[in-house]
Amino acid sequence: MEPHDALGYLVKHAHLRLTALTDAALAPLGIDSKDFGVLRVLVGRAPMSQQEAAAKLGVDRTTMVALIDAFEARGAVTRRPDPNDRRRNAIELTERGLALYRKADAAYVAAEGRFLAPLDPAVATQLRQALRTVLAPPEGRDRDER
Amino acid sequence: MEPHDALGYLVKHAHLRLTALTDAALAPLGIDSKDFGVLRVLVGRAPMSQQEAAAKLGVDRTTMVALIDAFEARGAVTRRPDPNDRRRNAIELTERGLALYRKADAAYVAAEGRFLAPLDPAVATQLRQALRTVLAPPEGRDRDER
DNA sequence: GCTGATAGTCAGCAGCACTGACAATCAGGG
DNA sequence: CCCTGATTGTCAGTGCTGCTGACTATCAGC
Repeated sequence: MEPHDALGYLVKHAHLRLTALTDAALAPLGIDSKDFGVLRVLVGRAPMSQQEAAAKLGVDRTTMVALIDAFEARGAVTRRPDPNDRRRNAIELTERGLALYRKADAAYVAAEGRFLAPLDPAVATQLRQALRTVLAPPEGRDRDER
Repeated sequence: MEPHDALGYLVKHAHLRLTALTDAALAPLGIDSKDFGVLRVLVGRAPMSQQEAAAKLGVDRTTMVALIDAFEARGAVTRRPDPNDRRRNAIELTERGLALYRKADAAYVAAEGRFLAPLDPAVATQLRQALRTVLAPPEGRDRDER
């Protein structure tokens, strides 16, 4: 633990801790951190297929089904056959979904703030940027190119 | 990405990625990253109970049983009843376990290096330190900020 | 010597995301 | 057109993980 203090341990527990904080913050809204991720990829974008959304989140397309099911059931997203390609569902945020996102985002940002509280703001920014850099090479092609 | 680029996404995928790298690096030795964590808490320490080791790793005591089982089966750790408290098992690394740790540590450090490759060394150090800082409060202090 | 708490063990369960299979649809070539 | 192959969404089943609950053995206090 002394010499190089395994990064694996640090990252794992950072993830556990941050997930616990954000889940707790989002629970009153009836969503968890995975759901929030879905809202984030949908907000402010043109309707997209479930598979596109899944790819942006880094989850399997079969996993996306239940996530969208839940949001559709509460009227937060609409699921329509894409007129140009009827294999696809065009997924879009509703007004209600947008309102949910706004509340969720506020709760999420607050939770993130609590997580980062021990850090100097400049250091927190560096942390975020470092993680972005580390993750950039592998999935550098995740910009929409379709 | 979007407005503030959710830290939850970054940390989750950093964890996934680092785990994949380290698991691949450790696989030839017949262990994975969780096993390596066990070796790390045992190395260079006095014998400890399974529960102590579990606490240091942040896992459940029932989870530790199978981990120790595997190491004991390959002669990497010894499991003896603690003479002072025979409810406890005194867990200790054997010579073979120490040799395994040395090889595993080399492989782990290399994998960590690949993970951090896109970062400037100084930034990598800051990243590690920032994570340590963020995780420090829960261990050291009591949780009274509410 | 009782009584209650603690360590290790084990069986079973719950959550989670994935695999594999399926129907519907698209695209392209005979 | 029709046929073939690929793609999308769906769903049941699977494998992995880590936990809960119960049980035994042991300790500590009265």
